[in-house]
Amino acid sequence: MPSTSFPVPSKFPLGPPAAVCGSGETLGPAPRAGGTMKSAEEEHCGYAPSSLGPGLPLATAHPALPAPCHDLQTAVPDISAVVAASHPAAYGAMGDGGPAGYFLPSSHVRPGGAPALESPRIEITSYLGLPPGSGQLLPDVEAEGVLPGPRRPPPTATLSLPGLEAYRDPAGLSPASSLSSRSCNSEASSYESNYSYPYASPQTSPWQSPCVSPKTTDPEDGFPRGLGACGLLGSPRHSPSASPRTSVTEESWLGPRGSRPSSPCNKRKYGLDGRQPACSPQPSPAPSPHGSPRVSVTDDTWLGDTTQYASSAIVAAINALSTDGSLDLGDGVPTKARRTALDHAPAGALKVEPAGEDLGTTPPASDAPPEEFAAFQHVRKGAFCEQFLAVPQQPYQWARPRSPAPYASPTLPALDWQLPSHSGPYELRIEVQPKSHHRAHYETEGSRGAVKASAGGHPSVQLHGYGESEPLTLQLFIGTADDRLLRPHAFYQVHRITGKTVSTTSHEAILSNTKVLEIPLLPENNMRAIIDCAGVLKLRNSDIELRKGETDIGRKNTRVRLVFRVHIPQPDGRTLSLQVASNPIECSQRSAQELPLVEKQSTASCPVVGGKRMVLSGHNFLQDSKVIFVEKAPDGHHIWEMEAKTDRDLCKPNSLVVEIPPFRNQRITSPVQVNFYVCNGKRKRSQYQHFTYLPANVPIIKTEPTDDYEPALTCGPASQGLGPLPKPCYGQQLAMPPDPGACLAAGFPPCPPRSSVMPPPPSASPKLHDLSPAHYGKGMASPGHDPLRLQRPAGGAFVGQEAPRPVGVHPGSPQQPQ
DNA sequence: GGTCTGGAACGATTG
DNA sequence: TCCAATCGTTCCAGA
Repeated sequence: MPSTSFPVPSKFPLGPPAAVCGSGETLGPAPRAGGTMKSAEEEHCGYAPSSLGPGLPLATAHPALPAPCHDLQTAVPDISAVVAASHPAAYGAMGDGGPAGYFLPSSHVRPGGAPALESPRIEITSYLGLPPGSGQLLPDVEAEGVLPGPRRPPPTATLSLPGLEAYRDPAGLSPASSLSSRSCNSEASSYESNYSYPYASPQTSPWQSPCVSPKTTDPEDGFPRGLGACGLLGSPRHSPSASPRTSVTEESWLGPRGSRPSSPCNKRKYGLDGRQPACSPQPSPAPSPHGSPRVSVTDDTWLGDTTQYASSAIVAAINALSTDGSLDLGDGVPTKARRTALDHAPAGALKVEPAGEDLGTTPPASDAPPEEFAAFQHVRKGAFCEQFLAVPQQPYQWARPRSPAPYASPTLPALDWQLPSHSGPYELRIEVQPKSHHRAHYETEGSRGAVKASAGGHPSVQLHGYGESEPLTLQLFIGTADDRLLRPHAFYQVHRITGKTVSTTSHEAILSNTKVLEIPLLPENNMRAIIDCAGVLKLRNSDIELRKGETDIGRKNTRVRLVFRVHIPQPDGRTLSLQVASNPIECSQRSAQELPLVEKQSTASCPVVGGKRMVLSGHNFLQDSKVIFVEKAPDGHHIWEMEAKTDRDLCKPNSLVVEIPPFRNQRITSPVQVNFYVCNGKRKRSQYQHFTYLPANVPIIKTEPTDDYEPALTCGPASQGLGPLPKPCYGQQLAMPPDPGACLAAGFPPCPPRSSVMPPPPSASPKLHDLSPAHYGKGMASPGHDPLRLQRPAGGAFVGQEAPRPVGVHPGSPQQPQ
């Protein structure tokens, strides 16, 4: 398709040629993952620190191991410090006072020649030690061969695995699909998951306390949530050597699939909270409705155990390693999945894509911070053993010219990195938000068209503040819309729409198993793009849940966000990456028709006395709809619930008028954040909405809640992702302040969202707490600097990547409050 | 004829 | 174990 030929900035700074992790050492006959892996895994599970000594040089551990992985998983405090000191400019975060935002280094060389970070992860990445003879590497190598010299990573560095570009995991047939195993990978499956854990201080940061914490010898302790509780030990996966595929393969993979796919091979028990009973360390008194197992992790998070995260990540990586990357795509692949995989160009065919597009194909320089993270992500996603089955990708489109896609650089931030929407003069803004509902289509269905805007037409995105003549590329992918940090959605992929009605050129790419639409941002169009070429594809839950390392469950996990990114080359050679996410979009036919949805609320705060009227705008409101105000304890338990009076006479399908109930405590001295949701009946509840009760003696100057208590409100349009008014509790989005000055951690995890789920103590200011100078170090301490710059914890770790996730996670899912 | 849509059937899961 | 509610996925039909 011609779509692939849109202008691409020739000068786009890709950063240095993807350097091979480990100082360019060839992957060569790296230690066979198999044996090593198992060992590592066992050690990990057993928390045997011996082999994971922080002092083990990455390169030494495994030549092919991307240093990045270490950084990410670095749980060792001192390592964090090293990172900070070693990559001052890498993220444009420190000292240069340059524009804030996520900057890619122009060079991967560490100032001062600081050695690559060392970390236990080495074991994990050793996965790169794919079978020396594995043909999996060939595709990439070949592809790399055609890459432009400068950007062409050393062949040895290119590690492409079959299906890497695919969405599905052919190898994911592991019983891993079982809850237990999945849980184990929960965090691991997505390192970002690690961020979803609340942490009170750098000291408690999971990253600083390597899950690998030798001190934690008890699996239960180490993996309270997923690993231990979920039966890591009992999971087939626990023993890499044991082929987990057996059951899966026979049952659902190889077995003929009926027209109606059965659920994951292993009957998964979903709780209302989407949690697996067996895996739940401790039944939460307050059922958490989220449909994501990862959420369950948060439950533990509440418990304050953070060491598990890093460990989980490692475990995940190990799991990834345990996955036989050499698996034949056609083996053990669900009928449907296999079909799609085979129908389309094999991995090799996709290699025509710039190597950079696949963060995992090209091991980044061991000393490049950004890449390290990317690499880590890669690991976490199981990129090294890509077990994703190919999804219809219109292989023919991949034949696009091998233009130097600027964003293709593996040094670009991973898709699950949290980036700011604006920095310095630049601001990426969603001018027109997509409709709150968009029925996604299955592979078995025809396209259901492009996502549309509420008022008709299509969403549009514009990059403000860019005055260069070079066009840029806007990336679009489907992200999550739950309380956790934004990341690519496991069950949805963006679908490129073509046809007469589509005016916007686009082209597909795969980044870390996530399909990304690349759309040109042209100066002649004021750097504005009409997104009329993006549809949403729903992947079968059974397929994705079987994916190795996948911890999320698809059931009731039907909300997504359109995530846009743009990478702006800077004069100094670095790249500024901005990201903005749309409002949540409900993609389920049923949910869209039945679940009440609150899009706007006329007010977000009110004195404790209540009595004030609030108008809710949204969908599916009924006369019988109830509006329940809830105050949650830090552990997620509801400590107060009150049904608000609704004016049935004024109730309309799209609007609801309620009278704010008085707060339980009329003597509060500081704002208290609570939540409310609309309930149409059992299991038919809207997302939690933020609401703040103000002390009775506090005059209401404005309806917007204070910055400290109403992140959702503080995040104005600029923050994108949240409507003009309080939106549901979307952790990550909430973490992005609309104004640089509002939150130094703009765009980065450091700004833990005050999720309704985890309401801060009434007297405490979550924001202040989390953004304390000590916590975010320079970023916070340098008022004169651009607050948007990537911040790092005091320890020097890159907050954006290493900081634990904001608290977005909680026992209760926004989807199904209680 | 192909794409887009809305609706609903069917089977699995959940409580 | 049974049953109803719920949900995911597929299929159908009309625009």
